[in-house]
Amino acid sequence: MAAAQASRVKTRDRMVFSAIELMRERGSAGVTIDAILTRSEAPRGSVYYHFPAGRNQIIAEALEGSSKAISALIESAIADGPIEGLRRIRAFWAQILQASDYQAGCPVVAVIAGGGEDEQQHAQIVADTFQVWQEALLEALVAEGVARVRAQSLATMIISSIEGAVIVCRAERGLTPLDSVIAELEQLIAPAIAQTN
Amino acid sequence: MAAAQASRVKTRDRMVFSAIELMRERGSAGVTIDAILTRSEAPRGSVYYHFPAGRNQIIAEALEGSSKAISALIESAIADGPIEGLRRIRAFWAQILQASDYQAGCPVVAVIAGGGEDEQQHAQIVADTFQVWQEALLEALVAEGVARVRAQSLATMIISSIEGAVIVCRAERGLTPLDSVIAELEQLIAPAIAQTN
DNA sequence: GTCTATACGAAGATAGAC
DNA sequence: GTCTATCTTCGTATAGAC
Repeated sequence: MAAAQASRVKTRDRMVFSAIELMRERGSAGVTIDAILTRSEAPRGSVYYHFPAGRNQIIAEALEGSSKAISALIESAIADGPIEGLRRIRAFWAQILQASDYQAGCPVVAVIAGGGEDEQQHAQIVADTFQVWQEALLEALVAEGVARVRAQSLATMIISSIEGAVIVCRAERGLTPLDSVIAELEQLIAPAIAQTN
Repeated sequence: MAAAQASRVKTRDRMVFSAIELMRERGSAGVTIDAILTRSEAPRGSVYYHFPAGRNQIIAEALEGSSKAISALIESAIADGPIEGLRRIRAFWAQILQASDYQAGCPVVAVIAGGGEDEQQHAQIVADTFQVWQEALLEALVAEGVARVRAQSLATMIISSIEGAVIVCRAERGLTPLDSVIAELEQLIAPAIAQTN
């Protein structure tokens, strides 16, 4: 993990990146300043220099960063249609789960489920993020001829089931739940597309 | 919330119950002894009297308690078949989400997503819990004539998508995601049953 | 069964030197 | 840009009285 961060990367960026990793692994409550410093090998003095608003600012930037990164992944994944997109999204999560030995999940989910102060503080970012993801999937489905109302419902199903599967995968320490969900999603989406073509 | 706990209920039980509520709302990291005492209106001196192993023991009991409670709900809900079961499960989550103003989620998910110490310590309980839930759904589907392999996959899909939907509902502060997921699940399950009857 | 006092460590944040 | 105190608050846990 830490090795993935070349030392030439700026301290500030390394800190945000570490915060994202910690969020995935320990939930937002586990993102302490000390942990960020240890992992990013950043100097203590950098904290309030780079992030005047302290921990809260780091959490916000980590959340926004991962939100955008995953949005980009989804956009890119569905470029060749929703079914192909599912496979690419599966590969993305499978990689994260395996590489972390099933310790890491979705940072956005971590903020909601982690609850507490952080959830309140950053509720808007989280809400917007899910909206963006669903919107992207919705358009991909509409492009395949699925009626807008159904596409909306399907997009929600895709996001919810995959996020849920990532959690169950962590618990069971295996990829089977994710694979089952992807397979079932294909069962659901294929006829919805075929119906209209 | 606190009003739901009649004062005649034993201190020990009130404490565990409060721990479950806190887990739902703030994640496992948010379940501090102080918070439990405040919410349960239990005396400080009761902590290590009732729970010699301290916080860790309270977390474990809260987790086991909610695990069993939700297992019981699932068992009861699917008694009249999986489709009717889905509606009952929907009602259960809708109630929790609305009553808490979308602050509360699934305590079991909270432990995984919350990560950190608690996740490691109680990983086994969490893993077993999902197994039990899936097993119950699996049998309900098999009883309707669904092939075992498919039923397994469907059961995983049901658990994952509902757990995911609860998270998205919290983020969006509305029940729409849950309703969409239930509707899509019916689309998925109905043909699987019909196919074999 | 319950209360007070206290020890101890972790975490966020600020001030001032280099 | 970074470092070293230092302050404060909070959280867990223990000891001993009632």
